[in-house]
Amino acid sequence: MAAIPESTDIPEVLYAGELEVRLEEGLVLATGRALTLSVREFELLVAMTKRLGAIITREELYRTVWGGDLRPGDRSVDVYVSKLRGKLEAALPDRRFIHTHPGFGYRFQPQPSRNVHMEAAGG
Amino acid sequence: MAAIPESTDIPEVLYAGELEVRLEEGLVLATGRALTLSVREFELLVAMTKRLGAIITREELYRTVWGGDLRPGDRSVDVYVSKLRGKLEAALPDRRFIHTHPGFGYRFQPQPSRNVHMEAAGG
DNA sequence: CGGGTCCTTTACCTTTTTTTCACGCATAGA
DNA sequence: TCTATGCGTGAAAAAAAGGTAAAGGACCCG
Repeated sequence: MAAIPESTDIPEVLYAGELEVRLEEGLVLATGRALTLSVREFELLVAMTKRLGAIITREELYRTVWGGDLRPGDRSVDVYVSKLRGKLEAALPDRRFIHTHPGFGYRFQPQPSRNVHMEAAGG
Repeated sequence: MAAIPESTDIPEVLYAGELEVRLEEGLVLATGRALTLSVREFELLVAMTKRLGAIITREELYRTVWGGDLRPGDRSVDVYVSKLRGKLEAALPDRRFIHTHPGFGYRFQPQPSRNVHMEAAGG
């Protein structure tokens, strides 16, 4: 999906926790403060924010953000997830947004970083 | 005019008690909260959830999840049942899901764990 | 040009998962 | 009680998956 038509059904702004993602402008605000994201970083964030709470495979993220099929061994998604995490964490240290589900993909969901996940196998 | 049928008779989501199993995503929600399951754990849960209430032999579980035949002495199924139990119990302490039928196999069925018959007489 | 940013790819390291093994408990029968 | 069988599960070992620094190239702009 490249062009967003004039349809009013499509939101111009997405929200996730303290994040505000302005699609038209390519702008992300964290608690009102602007983040400086590259194009890839921004589109990756958008792709994930649009599917908040769902696990998204690397294949799907690659198709959405890069276009074409993810080739075996291509770590682009991982690298950009890492970059994005870094910037989100710098902006909002107490939140975790991107959760890894090994073997499946990533899940985007704002969540306090303390109080983390339900640890399963008792330490 | 969607030529692609959105609805098939294959369900995308299974439910069992407070569990929601999203097959496409590899995601399991327990009372809305996401569980972090490994691939094996997830597939084992799916295999059992699909046959809710039935006793499933280790042989069948192995064939379904691992593929190939269960070799004598292979305890993989038991080990992963144990892991899965641990995570389900961590998420939903008041429920029991996986029931052992010695000599036969396992049965998956949500059930309150309180209400058990007297287990230890006299404590 | 020279410097800066962005993107891709690679390499190395850490974390997590999967497999395998072993011990202990429980049950049933001799 | 002794023994065989079945099962739960912690832990070691092996394998797979993921995190991320950094190198190299393309591009842009002054």
